[in-house]
Formats: sequence, structure tokens, C-alpha cells
Amino acid sequence: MEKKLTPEEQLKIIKKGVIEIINEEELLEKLKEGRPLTVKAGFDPTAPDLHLGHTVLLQKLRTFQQLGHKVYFIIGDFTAMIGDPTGKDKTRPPLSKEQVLENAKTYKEQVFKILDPKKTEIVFNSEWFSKMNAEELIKLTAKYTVARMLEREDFKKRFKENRPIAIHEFIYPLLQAYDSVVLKADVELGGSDQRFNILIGRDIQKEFGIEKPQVAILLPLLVGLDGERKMSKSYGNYVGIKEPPEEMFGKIMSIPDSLMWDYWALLTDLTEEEIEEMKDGVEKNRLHPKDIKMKLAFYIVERFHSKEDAERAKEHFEKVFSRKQLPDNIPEPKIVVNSDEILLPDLILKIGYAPSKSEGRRLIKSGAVRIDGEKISDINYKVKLDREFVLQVGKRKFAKIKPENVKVVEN
RNA sequence: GGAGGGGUCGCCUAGCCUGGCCAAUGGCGGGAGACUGUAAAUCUCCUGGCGUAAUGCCUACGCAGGUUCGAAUCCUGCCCCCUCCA
Repeated sequence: MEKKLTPEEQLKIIKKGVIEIINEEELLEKLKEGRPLTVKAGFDPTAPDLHLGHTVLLQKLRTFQQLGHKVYFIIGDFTAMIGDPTGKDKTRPPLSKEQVLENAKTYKEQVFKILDPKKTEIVFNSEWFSKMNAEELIKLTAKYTVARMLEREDFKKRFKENRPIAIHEFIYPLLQAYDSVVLKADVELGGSDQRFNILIGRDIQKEFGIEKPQVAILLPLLVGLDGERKMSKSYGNYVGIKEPPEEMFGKIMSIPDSLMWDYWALLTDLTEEEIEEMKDGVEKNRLHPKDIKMKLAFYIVERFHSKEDAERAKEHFEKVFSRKQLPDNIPEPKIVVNSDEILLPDLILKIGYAPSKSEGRRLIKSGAVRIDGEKISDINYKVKLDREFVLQVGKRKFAKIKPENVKVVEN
């Protein structure tokens, strides 16, 4: 808990790292009222994991909590069944209720790695939407127009290119807006791609008689591992906050160097000056970019796991990738076979290191497969399972095959 | 409701007129290898499944049938999408 800060001081803290506040004077007004503000951010439980991209937002929510405000973390279980069309060039397939609930469950435990449970209210928007009837829904939709919906870039684009926009996709932003009505949100946080949705929230709140609508706070989007698109579950370019330390470390090491400055800025508490200092060091060849990236990876792993985990992850990384040695903890899969000899592609398939036998063969052909460090390039290679050996597929997949884990079943 | 255009291997796209050489062109994405710092850039290979192998088998060009020795390609019906008109 901090000492009560003046509205101006609070604003300054809030503004750090923010792309845009719509609008700032209104926020200052609200802060001057001296009451805890209702701060809202919504998440679609479309995949079971929160990732680093989400944490940018969560961090800012925590800032609000530290300033004494109240955070509503909305799990859009209802809206997830629609699918947010933001940034999409095609209609999203809706999720089943079961999937959504399953995903939502894991969200809870994850958000409290960052947020203060005492000041967080987790709400499901199905709470109000599943009770809404057709009449109420239509009244809600009557408050906005097609033309205004089409102002949105992704809709406009799809419309122009004669690609389908389903009606429900128009309704999505209205539902999100309605969340803000229900909660009487003072502030809504979102990534910069949420600008449109959040602004509709302001309009709709006014339509429902809320005089001082929510202030939109837009945060930068974290670019994903590919260095191209925003970090997102659907692009598969993300680092989940529950991922094992080694994974996390490795993934961060694989981002393009140019991207790491964004990561430093958005995912750490370092000041701009400190980051600039490092950047300068790299540019003047005083510092090696790889070392700085290692530091970043360490920082992030420590953050979501522990210092010890970070140490281990770093050690693992150096061992496996820098020194090309075997890692410490090699999985020892149990396998069931019908003979004590097995074709290599079969073995690779069996331990799940290739999705099909054909793929396994391809990997062998391309020289990605090693047994006890020795490259195998014969796709008909037969492996004897009566001795222990280490199988390596690609740079990062290892498995220790032990005779005691092999079960021979006649058939 | 009417007229026209279209649905191809993750995405986009070629092929369909002039059936076989089509597991199907090209790009993107993805994987692996080389070089490296699991960075960038570059180069090479791979990218439906099964198969020790083969000019091999299976499944696949919206769905269901038909014509044919043979169909992504021709015919019929159905479903879906887009455009224009109403």
C-alpha cells in the first residue's frame, strides 16, 4: 500500500508506458474525486494460458491497485463463445461452453501471479448475458449503427474485399461495451487494438445514462516471438506464463535482437534510462546483445518462477545450446513395442517427437536425428532397445531410452 | 425471389475450357540442416498418410451420386460463400 498520492502524481504513474489515454482530462477529473475507481479489463478465455502479452496489461492493472483502485477482471466466457473479431480477417470459430469454462479456470490462478487478490474482482460476463433476453439484446443493438461499426478498420477492409462479416461479429463490441455499463466502469484498459471496442463502451455507457463514461487506456501490444505479429495464442508466437523455466528462457532467447528492447520496456520494471544505457552499450559494442538477452530471459523466468529456476534454465541453455552438451533432465519416456527392435521413425513417432512416421523419416533424411550424438541418416535404421541410449531429434528434443522403460508386448 | 461468380493439400493461389504425365503450380507460414549467439542476414532440403523399398498403396481438390478403362477437371442434385438486381 502506498501513501495517498495526489491525482497528478497518480496520473503520472498511470501514464508510464501507455500509448494513449482517451481522455486524459477526464481521467484526472475522476482521480480528483478521490474515490477508488472501477477499472476494467476483459479477457477472452480462448486458450488455457495467459501469456507475456497479457502481463503488460495485468501489470498496469496492478499499478491501479497499488494506487488504491478497484480492478474488475472480466472473463469473457460469454463473449468468447462469439469470438472477438478484432484484427481478424475472417470469422472466428466459436468455442464451446466446456472449452471456455476449462480455460477460464486456469486463468484465475495465473492472474494472481500479478494481481492483488484482495483488490480484484473476477467476473464472468455470462453472469448478465445469459440472462439477457432477445428484447434487451435488440434494444442494445439499436443503440449503434452499421455505418459506425464499419468505421472499424478490420470490418471496413473485409467489407470492401467482399469477405463475409457475420452479424454476430457486429454484436461483439456492443457486448463488450455493455460489460462497461453493468460494471459502471470508470476506466477500461486494453491493448491498442482494443481502441474501437473500448470507445464504443463510452458511447454505449452514455446511451445508458452514465454521464461520465469510462476512460480508455491503451497499452502497446507486445510483439510475439516471430518479431512480426502481436503476441497471441492464435499465432502460436507466445510465451505462456505457466511454461517451464527452460522453455521460457529458450523462447526469449529466440526473439530477434531488435525486439528485446520492447520486451525490456514492457515486461520489466527497469527505467527508460537504464534500458537506453544498455542499448547504447550494445550499439557501441561495449555489450554483447546475446548477454543482454540472456539477462532478459533470466529476469522474466525469475519473475514467473523463481531465482533458482532461472539459474537452472540459464545453465540448461548454456549447456545445450552454447556447449552442445546433453541437458540434465532428459525425459525418459515409457514405450510399448512388440519387439525389442524398432525402426527409428517408429520410435520417434512413439515418443511424440514427430506427428507421423513420414515426418519422422523426413527428419532423419534432413540429418536432424542423432543417437548418442551420432547422426543417423538411414531411414531404415533399426534400433535395439536392450541398451540405454540418448535419442536427439532436432536441436532441442532429447529422450533417454532405457531398457526398463521398454515394454515388449507380443501380438 | 432473380441473374452472375466462386468453394483446391495450415492460409492465399494455379490447374478445370482442351479428362490420364496431379498428392496437384507458385507465394506465405511451418520444420530440418549449414553458418551463428536457439539473433539477424544468407544458402540447401522438406512440408497428406502408410510403406524396408518401388514406375507401390490409401485418403484428398465443398457434399452426394453419375459418365468413363480413367475425374480436381465432364454431367446431375444438394450445401455454403460473394456480387448485382428486387
